[in-house]
Amino acid sequence: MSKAEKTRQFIIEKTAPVFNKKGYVGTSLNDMIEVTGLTKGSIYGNFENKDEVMIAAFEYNLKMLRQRFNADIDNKATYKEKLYSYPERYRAYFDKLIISGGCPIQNTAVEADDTHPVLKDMAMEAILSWKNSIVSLIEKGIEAGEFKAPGINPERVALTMVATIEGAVLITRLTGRLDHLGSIMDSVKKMIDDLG
Amino acid sequence: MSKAEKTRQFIIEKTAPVFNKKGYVGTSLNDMIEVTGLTKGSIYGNFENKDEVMIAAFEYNLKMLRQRFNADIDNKATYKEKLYSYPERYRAYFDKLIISGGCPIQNTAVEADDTHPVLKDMAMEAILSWKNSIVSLIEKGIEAGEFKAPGINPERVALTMVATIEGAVLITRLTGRLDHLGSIMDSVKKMIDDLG
DNA sequence: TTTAAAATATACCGATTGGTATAAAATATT
DNA sequence: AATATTTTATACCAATCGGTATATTTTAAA
Repeated sequence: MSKAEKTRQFIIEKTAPVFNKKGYVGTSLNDMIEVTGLTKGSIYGNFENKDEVMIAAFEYNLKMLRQRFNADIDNKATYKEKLYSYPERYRAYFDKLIISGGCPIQNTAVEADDTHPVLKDMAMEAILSWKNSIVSLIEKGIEAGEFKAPGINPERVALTMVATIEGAVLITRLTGRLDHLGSIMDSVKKMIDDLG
Repeated sequence: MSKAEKTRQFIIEKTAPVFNKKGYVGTSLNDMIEVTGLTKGSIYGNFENKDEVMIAAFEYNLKMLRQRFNADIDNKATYKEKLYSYPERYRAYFDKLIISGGCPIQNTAVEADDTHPVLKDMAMEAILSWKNSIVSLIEKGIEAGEFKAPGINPERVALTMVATIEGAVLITRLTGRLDHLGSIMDSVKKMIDDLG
């Protein structure tokens, strides 16, 4: 890894939480200078413009989030346990999620929605791929004979799980009430239990 | 209503959707001038600063949203039907919700979260009051003998409903898939049905 | 160790930001 | 209709915005 590549990575890692907290327009070049300790020239030597940094930062935030969950899911034996990972891990890692500014998909979605088509597409792809991975876990669970409830609609369950979890992040960050997160995660668990 | 009061109201109504779409930092004074057709002096003659306009705009957006749902709920006879209003109305009014920039609580929550404590508090109060109104409908439904399922936890159900609906708005705005909204609203309906 | 190249710092750019002072116009009061 | 008051328009302000050109330093190659 060359010096430039290291610096590039350094900039991404340092600015990623700032972008996640303050948003794209809310994060200024001065914020980026402050948090990296670098200068304008150093940043623009490694990135074309602010847009490029923020896109890289979003991808980084996403990668971190996925790693956290996938690592846990891979360690589980049954598909039910794999699905449980979401309500369980959200409970356990919520502190860290708060520190880093919340769910990057949600933050990006809300901001980019009416303003930044490229970023919006990235957020869309992220949330759909998350949904699809849940669909896949449910389908495999059905095949494996784990989920036996009649008339399971994997698409609908997956969408509802994702929606509920995103809503839970919103409510919990807003109210600071971890017990609310717990309540909603209990409901998500019940959705999984209802699969049979 | 004096001229100034009319102008004040006019400014709020015109800027409210812009604030909801572009966010607080994303909406500039020029945006406000453009959308109202007024001048800087006219705006600052009626408001102390940008902050005051945006807070008034948030309150206006919230009032509009509440009116829409409360009008429908009041027309329903049973508590079950009243609760149904949410999944049904979200389906019906989603076009308008998109045009006006999405759910103001969600937008405000995500942006103000780490940046604007006053606004954050307002969003928090809004979402908790929504939750509480659902709790109240469930409790009254139990008293009235409508909901008979054993061990109903009104708080948990209300929180989950709110979370799921907010998540649904997020997903639907991001993907543009109205069928996804429909799927998730079916799940919300099922939550209500599960009350017995 | 000298040289070529890459990476970083500094100084500057025009445009836009939110906000203010003041002048002009419109409204309300008498 | 004349006057007092409120409301609106214009011109300006310093500060900050994202971005660039260039000089300097640091790294890599010969």
